[in-house]
Amino acid sequence: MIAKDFFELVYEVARHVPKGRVTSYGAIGKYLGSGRSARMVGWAMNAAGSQKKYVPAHRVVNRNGELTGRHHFAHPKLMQQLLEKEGIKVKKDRIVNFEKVFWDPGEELKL
DNA sequence: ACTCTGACGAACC
DNA sequence: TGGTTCGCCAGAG
Repeated sequence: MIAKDFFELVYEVARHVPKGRVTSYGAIGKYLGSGRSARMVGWAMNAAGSQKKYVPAHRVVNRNGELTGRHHFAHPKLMQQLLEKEGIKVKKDRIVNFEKVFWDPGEELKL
């Protein structure tokens, strides 16, 4: 994993989330080794738009599978639309079958 | 240099 | 059961 800043590290993980899958801020934070630094992950996502490369922030939700950060997208509905477009069903700002579409960075990237 | 604030999460009360 | 507090730590004012 090549990363200079904590933010890049977060973006890197976010980009590795497979299509049709999602992960949580906490999972990423844990993967990064901080464990409880989920807030930093969310904070990093806030700056995701400033990145050169596109960051699928819509694939990152909180541990309840709720689209808490949708308000930070260009349009609040965008996040849900992108997820549904990938085959993820969203109901009331929450991901359906969250446990099944959940993607743990530690499992795929082999911590 | 200090304080406040988070797209979170878990512990507490 | 649900609201509040604390921990995490970096960025902005």
